[in-house]
Amino acid sequence: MGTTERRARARDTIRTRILDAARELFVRDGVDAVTMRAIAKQIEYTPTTIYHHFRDKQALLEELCLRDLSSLAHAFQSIGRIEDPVDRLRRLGLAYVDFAVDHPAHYQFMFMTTKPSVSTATDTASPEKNAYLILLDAVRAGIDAGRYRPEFNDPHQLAQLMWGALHGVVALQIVKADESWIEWRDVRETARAMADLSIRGVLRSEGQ
Amino acid sequence: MGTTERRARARDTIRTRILDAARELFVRDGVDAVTMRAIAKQIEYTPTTIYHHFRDKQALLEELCLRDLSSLAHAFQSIGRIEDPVDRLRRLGLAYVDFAVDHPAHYQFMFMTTKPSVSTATDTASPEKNAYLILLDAVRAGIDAGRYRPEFNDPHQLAQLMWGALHGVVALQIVKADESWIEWRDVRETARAMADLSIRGVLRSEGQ
DNA sequence: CGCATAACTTAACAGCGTTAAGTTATCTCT
DNA sequence: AGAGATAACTTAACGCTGTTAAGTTATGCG
Repeated sequence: MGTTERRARARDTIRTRILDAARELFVRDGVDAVTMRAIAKQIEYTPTTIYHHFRDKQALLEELCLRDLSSLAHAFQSIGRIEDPVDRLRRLGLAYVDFAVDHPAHYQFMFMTTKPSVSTATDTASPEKNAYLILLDAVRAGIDAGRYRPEFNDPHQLAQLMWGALHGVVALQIVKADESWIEWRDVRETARAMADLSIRGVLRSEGQ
Repeated sequence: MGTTERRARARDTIRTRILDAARELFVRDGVDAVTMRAIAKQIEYTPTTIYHHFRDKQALLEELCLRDLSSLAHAFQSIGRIEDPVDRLRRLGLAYVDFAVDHPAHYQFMFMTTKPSVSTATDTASPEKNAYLILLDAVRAGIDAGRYRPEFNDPHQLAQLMWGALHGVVALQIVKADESWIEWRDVRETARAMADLSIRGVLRSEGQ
């Protein structure tokens, strides 16, 4: 009578505490600073405890990112409803960059490191996949509306082009920001310029 | 005499053997498979020996990449002499992509991982820096020749845009190639499309 | 009250990069 | 030729990592 519920609630609490501790290390000191022992120390448990709540470190960080990805997911959901497919594409790109700049550690873990193995499992609805599908939809709508040059008729290639263009700007920044021999320009500005120029590059010329 | 020379030669030999062993692990099993112990085992020495020839693992891998970077450096040198600045820029991009696709482990180590700390040292002539300067030159020449839209008048930003665009395509591929829910297109083709579209995106319209 | 089960800890394993100290061989110099 | 320096290499360890088997403690239930 309610005791199992309370237990479940307690379980959720400690789960959340673990995630919060991990997040703090994650965003403060970067992805490499997140060690099982450091998390454990912060919440005053032994490292082993964490393994009673998460399969392993990878699973922990994946769930952490999954939760924090909701901001991006929401943005994508609402932007995905914009009528004009080209404007929609552009706005998706800008939201993507915003997420990367605001959550560099999350971004690095999700988009710049190789996952240990493809989880064979057919987990159909990861937010990553979902975001890609929203991007794909926008691209496809633009193609169908005849907005792009005829050589860009493959939605997947075009989606990967747009994704790649913006990923490149933010990824380079995250990794090479403190190499002072590069006169870095503001990431957001560069990314905006990238969004504009890459869309213009695929757009059918204005004079039809 | 000449014994010191012979010594130096022997020293170079073992150095090279270490680098070769590291390279084999590097390209065969990826950057994470390169451990000091694995290298040592392969050349039948103790791990400690490696430390008599290289300051640490980072230095070893840096020298390895530096040596193997010569192919890219040569390509950049000769392409850098192409007269037409826009064509030059395009060809630089394609050579860059070729290197990344042919040496993914090298690329990953050099452009997708954070170096432990900026080496404060003013080592003026790293090939990376040199390649960036060649890129910068090409971009600047194009700007000076009035080939690009007036809003792209900052050589650094434009260079970072071009670099980022191509980096994004290859980096995404390296990290996410085996995520099967993405219908990946051929990297080289996508990269070529990227080079074309991004150049078109910054080019002054044809009709002046 | 007795027992199952969940929560948590202790102690360890195997692997990593790295280093202090010790050994062995080689070359140099008187 | 013998003494001593020096370079090359090894042994053994330190501290760190992720992870796990086994043991302990507390909690809820019949």
